[in-house]
Amino acid sequence: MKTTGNKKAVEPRWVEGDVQTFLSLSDADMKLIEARLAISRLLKAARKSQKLTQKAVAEKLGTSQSRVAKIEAGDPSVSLDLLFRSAFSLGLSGKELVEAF
Amino acid sequence: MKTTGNKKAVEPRWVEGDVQTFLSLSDADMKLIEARLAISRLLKAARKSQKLTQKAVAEKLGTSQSRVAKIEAGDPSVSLDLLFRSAFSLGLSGKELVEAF
DNA sequence: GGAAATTATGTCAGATTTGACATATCCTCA
DNA sequence: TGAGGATATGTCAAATCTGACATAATTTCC
Repeated sequence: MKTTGNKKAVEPRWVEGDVQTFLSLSDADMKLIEARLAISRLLKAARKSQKLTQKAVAEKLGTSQSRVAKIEAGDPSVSLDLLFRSAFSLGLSGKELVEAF
Repeated sequence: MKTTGNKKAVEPRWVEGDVQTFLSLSDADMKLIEARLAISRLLKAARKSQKLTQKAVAEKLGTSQSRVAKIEAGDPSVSLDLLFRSAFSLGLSGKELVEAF
């Protein structure tokens, strides 16, 4: 896929990092965003594997179904703190969370 | 260590979990608090091993020296988000962090 | 199909976290 | 001993995050 006969590679219409640049995010910021998304995916998977509804998780966690939905959606209004509390209240261990990084 | 001749074990003057109970913290809350402390220790160690001052770290991180002090002190006014951003900006990986749990 | 359950989205007031600043305390090295 | 750098503590207004609620969209069964 890489080596067609072309001398010059096609101009990329945009390059990786554009969003980061556009929003002027540091590498640390980017990593944090990725971590959040990874964790939210982990949480959704964990909930499903335990056959719980978002409502049930919300109760464990002391919050509302809608917030759990936002947690799983990677909504920016959800902090890492809340993500980790969710993870712990779902019984995830540090080891399992490492997967997200 | 378990089986001395005593019929009855000494009354513990307080049992583990008292603080938790007193403040009515969930297990998830406790784990989060422990995680925070673990990370703050890690951060302090990382900074020192890189021979940086709090001021220098503050600049990397886009904040003030005083907040870095609070980060390292495990001050409750510091969120997990900030702890992770600090860690990343010091070059620590997510894995290293989560393994500290 | 359609009712019921589940999940998603939007909004908001109150709570928490933020960087910044002032200032206090602790080091350390001459 | 003390001057200067490093670290700690307190405070505040602005920014962000929170749970709760309403309601929309989607999925699941019959």
